[in-house]
Amino acid sequence: MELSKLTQPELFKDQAYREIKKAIISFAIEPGAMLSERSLSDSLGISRTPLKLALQQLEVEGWVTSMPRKGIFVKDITETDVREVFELRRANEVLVVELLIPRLDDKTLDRIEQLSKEITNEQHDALKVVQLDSEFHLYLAELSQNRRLHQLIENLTDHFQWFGMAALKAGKSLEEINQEHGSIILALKMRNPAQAKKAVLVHLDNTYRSISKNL
Amino acid sequence: MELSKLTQPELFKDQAYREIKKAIISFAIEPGAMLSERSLSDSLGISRTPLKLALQQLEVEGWVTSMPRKGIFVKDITETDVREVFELRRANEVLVVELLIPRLDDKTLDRIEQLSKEITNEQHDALKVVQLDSEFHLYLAELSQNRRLHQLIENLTDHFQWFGMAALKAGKSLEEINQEHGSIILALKMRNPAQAKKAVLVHLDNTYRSISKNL
DNA sequence: TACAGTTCACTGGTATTCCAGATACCAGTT
DNA sequence: AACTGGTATCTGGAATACCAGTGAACTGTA
Repeated sequence: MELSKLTQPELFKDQAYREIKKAIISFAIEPGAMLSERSLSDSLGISRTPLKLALQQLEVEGWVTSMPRKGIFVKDITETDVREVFELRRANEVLVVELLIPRLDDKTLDRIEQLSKEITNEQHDALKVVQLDSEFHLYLAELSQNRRLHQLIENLTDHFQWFGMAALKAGKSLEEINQEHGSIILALKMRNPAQAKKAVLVHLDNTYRSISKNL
Repeated sequence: MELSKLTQPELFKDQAYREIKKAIISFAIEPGAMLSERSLSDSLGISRTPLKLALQQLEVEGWVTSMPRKGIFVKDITETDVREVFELRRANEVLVVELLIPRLDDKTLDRIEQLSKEITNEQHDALKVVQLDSEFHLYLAELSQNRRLHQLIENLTDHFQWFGMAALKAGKSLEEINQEHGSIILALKMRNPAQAKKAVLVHLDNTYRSISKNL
């Protein structure tokens, strides 16, 4: 049996999706910028067909808007967007910890704590902290055993990461978030749903305040 | 100024998206069925290019799964799917009423009540009731002033409608939901968030029980 | 009969081509 | 100077052509 039969090569549309999204989040492409299908397909070295599929997904997920026969534009970051994503994250991260706690064992708890410590170590690099914070929340979402919820949280944290980058670019730095992760972990250890929810909300509210203050 | 400049014709990909989704929800295409791009594009009278975009969106939204070079398959309805969608709906419909109540005026309240009454009138037609129930919840979501939440709720209610159809096909009828809508409306009238949340949860839990019992 | 190998029709993935809407520019007119 | 109409050149939308992976059906053999 050949290895090539098992390891499917990544589709062009998926490569393009990842690369473009990365470019948007990292501000390599700026909000409001126009994306020309032809020049994009040239620079990615693929044809327009798989590129269109990537752009379609990015549009459904809220990264770009398509204006037929006019162009495809990276979304602007508006106050409304930040609020909407924040409201959704609030509700759904609470759901994550609700679903999470009954299924929590000591081993995964250790892993959670480890992730949190990695963030503490990187405390001087704001960009890195933002990325690791996303990973932290994404890992919790994984543990919820709800694929759709996981996918939703991924989209929301990616957007938050984007907003956070914008805030960083605006010059100011985000507040520390480590002790907030600490209180989430503490509540998880005690298997206390109410306390865990509250800790998550405090954390998200502070992140929201920090981001919207700096925009 | 020409009229044709104002009224943009609907894109083929959007037409295809709507039609295919409708066919899936109505069980014109059965769960697990394979969708061939070529025969689908033939029967829709369009080429594969816009069809692929429609299928891409349907995949992102969880209606079909694509297996490269093997085929595109309508998702099966599994217990896990029903649970996942239900968990998400619970959390996010609660969010809807939270956001809704502060913005509620008497006029929209009347409209809500009217929608509920329409359902009462159709009580004998289970299929119609399921559809109108979706509209009811979708209208509430609209009032949340959160586009992303609205879009999410639309996807979730559409899935629930699909699951409900499956339950109806399984022979049994859904329980009555009118008095449950009534208690939601009552709580909205009193501008009582806690009571409204509770009423929404009771309603969703009953719907979930009714669906999963009949599958 | 059972099985290994081949063939072939079918799949989606990708590239290419053609088309029409949108827009900026420019020349001619008033 | 301001407007009008034409045109060149962008844009994405859509159709088509071509390719490679897949798997079932067929076939010749042990």
